[in-house]
Amino acid sequence: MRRRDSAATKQLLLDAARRRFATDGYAATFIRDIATDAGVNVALIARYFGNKEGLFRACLAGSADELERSVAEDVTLEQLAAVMARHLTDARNGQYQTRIMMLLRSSGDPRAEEIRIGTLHSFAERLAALSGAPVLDAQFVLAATLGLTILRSAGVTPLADADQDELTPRLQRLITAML
Amino acid sequence: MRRRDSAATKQLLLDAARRRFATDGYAATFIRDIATDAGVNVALIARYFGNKEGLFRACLAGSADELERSVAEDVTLEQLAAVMARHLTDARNGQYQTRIMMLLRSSGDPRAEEIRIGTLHSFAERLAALSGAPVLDAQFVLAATLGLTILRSAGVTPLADADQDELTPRLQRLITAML
DNA sequence: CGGTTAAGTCATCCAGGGATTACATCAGTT
DNA sequence: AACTGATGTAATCCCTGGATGACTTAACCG
Repeated sequence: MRRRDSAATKQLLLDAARRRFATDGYAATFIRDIATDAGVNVALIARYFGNKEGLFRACLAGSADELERSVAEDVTLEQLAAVMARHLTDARNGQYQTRIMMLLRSSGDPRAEEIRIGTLHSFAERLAALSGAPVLDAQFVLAATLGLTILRSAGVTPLADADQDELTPRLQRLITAML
Repeated sequence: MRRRDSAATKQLLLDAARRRFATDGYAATFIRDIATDAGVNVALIARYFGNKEGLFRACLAGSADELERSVAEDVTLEQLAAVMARHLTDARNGQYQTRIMMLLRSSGDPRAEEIRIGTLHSFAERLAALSGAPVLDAQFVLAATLGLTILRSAGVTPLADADQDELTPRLQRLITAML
């Protein structure tokens, strides 16, 4: 039997689930696969998260928190392009891309939907506050970020192969124009 | 029994399917719902499109064609912002938004994936050709478009409520900065 | 140690939904 | 009118995958 450590097990499940949900979407990911990825028994999903939906919500909430924190570490408008480029290209298993993709995945559950939309909102507001620009303008920058993440994760070249040095100046141009 | 007109029936199925696929994604849409929406018997999906996957491919291919044509009608770089804003706000049942969302939906089928990626590529290349800018730059504009469509279809305000007059100048700024 | 509880496992159930098939009906042909 | 092929309908199959609950084992504590 497995070594017993509920906290670690939960984390394994969350990590595996996020990867699956982010890449395949809610309906197309199966809890058995998540459990297998995590090296854990399926029934533990029920124990720790109630059901598939609960696991999804937990993943989403975690992703939302983490992303919000990543902008909360007071970034200046000048650094913004570089920070965004770093997150887009972040190599460590694409943590940020996974988190962002989670924000774009819907499970149909209203509670999860609230988190999604709320987080997207709050992001744009943060950008707006940072720059003094209207929220609508900030949402253009947010839109671009989401689109870039999607295109990269879809493997659309040359974007998918672009590194930080190529992305930063372009993001800079975008931000300067919009904010 | 229904009036017999295979072409019309196919079209009804395609329209209904595209709406469902675009809003719910591949795995979360059920062919029974599509058939009900179309006012058609489920088994006709098998008859006309082989299976669910075939129906999806047909929807995707149609959407891709239509979108490519919509840019092929030689738009000038000056008109681009206005055209994009028109498509984003297009009222007639959100045809364009539906088409664009189809491009972002994956069924897991490699053949469909090829169409998706190919279309995304070709779009960026067209933009690049139109402006003389590098493809990478054009992909930023494409990314923004995709992101805007997603945020609007998710109902993220104020973007979701913005009209053509608000979108056009902002798109203009974006395009000028990137292309 | 033995008991208690939390952590993990196993077997099974059951609904949902994609696919298939046999059948019915219509339209055009001779 | 009977024949034929295309179109539409109804019923059913059957597998997948989420959920459940009884059981087993590990850890901790007196």
